[in-house]
Amino acid sequence: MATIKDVAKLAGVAVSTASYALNNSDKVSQTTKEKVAAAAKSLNYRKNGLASDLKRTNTNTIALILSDLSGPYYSELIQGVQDVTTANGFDLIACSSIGGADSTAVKFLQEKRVDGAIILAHNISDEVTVQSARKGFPLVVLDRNLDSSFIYNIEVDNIHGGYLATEHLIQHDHSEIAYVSGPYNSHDNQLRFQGYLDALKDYNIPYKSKWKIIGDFTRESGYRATKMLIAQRQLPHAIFYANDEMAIGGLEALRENDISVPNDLSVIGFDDIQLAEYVSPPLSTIKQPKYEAGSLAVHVIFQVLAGEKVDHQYTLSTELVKRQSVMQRTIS
Amino acid sequence: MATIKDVAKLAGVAVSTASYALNNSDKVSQTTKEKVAAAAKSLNYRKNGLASDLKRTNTNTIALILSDLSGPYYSELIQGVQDVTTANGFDLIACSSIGGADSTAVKFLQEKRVDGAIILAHNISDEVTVQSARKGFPLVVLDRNLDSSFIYNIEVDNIHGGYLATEHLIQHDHSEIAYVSGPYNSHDNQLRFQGYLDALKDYNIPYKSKWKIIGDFTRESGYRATKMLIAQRQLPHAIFYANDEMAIGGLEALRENDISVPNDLSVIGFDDIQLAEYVSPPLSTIKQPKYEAGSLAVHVIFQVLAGEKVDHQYTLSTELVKRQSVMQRTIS
DNA sequence: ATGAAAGCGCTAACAA
DNA sequence: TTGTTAGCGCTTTCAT
Repeated sequence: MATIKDVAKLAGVAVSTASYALNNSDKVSQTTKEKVAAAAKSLNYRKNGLASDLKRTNTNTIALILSDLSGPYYSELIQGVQDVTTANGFDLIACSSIGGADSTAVKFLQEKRVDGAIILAHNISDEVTVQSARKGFPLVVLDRNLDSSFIYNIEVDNIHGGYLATEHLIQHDHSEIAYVSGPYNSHDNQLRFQGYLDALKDYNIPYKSKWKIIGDFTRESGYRATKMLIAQRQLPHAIFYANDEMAIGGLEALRENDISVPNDLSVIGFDDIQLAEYVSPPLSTIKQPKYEAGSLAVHVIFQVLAGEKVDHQYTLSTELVKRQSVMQRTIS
Repeated sequence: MATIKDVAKLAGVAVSTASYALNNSDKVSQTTKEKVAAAAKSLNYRKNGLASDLKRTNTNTIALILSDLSGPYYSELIQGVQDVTTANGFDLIACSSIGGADSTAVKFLQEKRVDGAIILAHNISDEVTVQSARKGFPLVVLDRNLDSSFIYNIEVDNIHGGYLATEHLIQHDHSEIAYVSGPYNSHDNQLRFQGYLDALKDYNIPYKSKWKIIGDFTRESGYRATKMLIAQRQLPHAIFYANDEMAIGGLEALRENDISVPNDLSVIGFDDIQLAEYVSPPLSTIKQPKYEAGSLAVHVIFQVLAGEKVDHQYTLSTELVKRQSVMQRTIS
């Protein structure tokens, strides 16, 4: 593989001249540039990006860490990240955190391969996250709340969202409201549950632990949780699923048991994933400002990189999306 | 930022020893390892991955080039890629090709930042692709067919898929079958169209150019193309959309015009994206073996990297998925 | 078991 | 405008 040295030799110039020429510096004459370009071409020269990044000590790229590259990721969020990144002339790479400690994600987090990173991956531990952030390497986390010098938190107002969802159900005269929870270690889930509790309290509805079923944010777990609920002697008036995926699984379970949504039972989800409007019935849910979250994340990174002082905490608001899975309860 | 030199100095050993210790080589005594580890920890040392990759002249990572990170990418395909990559102890990064010649993708393709790449991005030109592939840097393309020493082609049998879709429609007594095409420069689209033509011919149905409408694989374009079709004086019996996204856009246009699918008109798509089974009516379509395509792609790369001689051409078969958007035509 | 030193491919300060 | 050279941070050969 040809190096810049070979190119310089063939062109009959010094390496530095070749470097300048290749980088189109104006220190070098047009004719030399052409000579170098010709030599590079004939050798099929490709610069080694690692070497130049090493020399320059920065990479101009930021990483987006996802727990699963193939996952149902919020495409709007990625869009936001991507737009701002490219607008700033930076590169963006996405890497997966599956594999835990020796995942690609951790490698990128710890080995100075990028200038900053955005984390949306529950399977990266808080510990790894905290110890990866360092001066000159800002980290934005979108799925947790960490207090550390080089970590910036962007959250969606999950409490308010949970409140909104629950209140919406209550306003349709539902009082026995089940909560199908995400995994215990999910920060988002805890906050959504908190919102649920708050709404119940504000409307003087007692919380009953029998209405709390644990899921893990997967469709399958929503299905199972719902089956469990059905197996109990009494059905709730409505179910609030901590995310849409679980709600979709739940819808399937309800259908299998001939429980009509929203006639027999109302359902609400959280996230407003793309599928939500296509399931039957179209799912009412809580929408998050995903594009904004993504673009804000990168924005924060650039500010930090530019040496500006920025807040460590941001909260974006949620919004109720009314579709057809919630209906007024007819007292029978 | 602490370097290995600092660590060595603090630990009171030579750089080489520090390196060995950090890499857990057995050339170094346990006590030294501990000393070094302690020094590294106290300095919050992070190795510079670029430097070690540079030295080693390989990166152990492969890139997946997508035209849009946020796109509705075949998650199964990515899954296949990911599984095989991690199983081989390599890292996988995804990068976007938006931005054309100075996109992240091109940077990774040309600057030896990865050991191999898989391309599924129509906006990377054939030219860039061909000139990026080189000895020691195999490229697998999933969306075109290129004849070059270091390029490997994996294709789905689009012709057969197009044939299957069209034949399915014909077998339900549809003879006026519209084809909503993808963009002209799409290789996949051309082949699907070829299959359409072949089926028409085999069943002695004349091809009418008025039934060919151009789209660009987006939902929006499917919507527009369908509106155009509706605006023509006569409706076809069925529409074959070159991909599911366009079919979904089409379904919306038909619904708005009170044209019932499949009663008034049958619809079939191509891809079998996740949404397909959720739209109304559930979309009949052609399924591609995406996971297999992804895993095969990486597999080929590893074989080439290992110096084995491998085929340059692979074709995977497609399959008809019958759902509810195609119905027997009642001759009126 | 440990250290000295060369060098991966590039950039940039400095000299000419 | 061009050339010489140091060095980015690391790995690894060779000597000790």
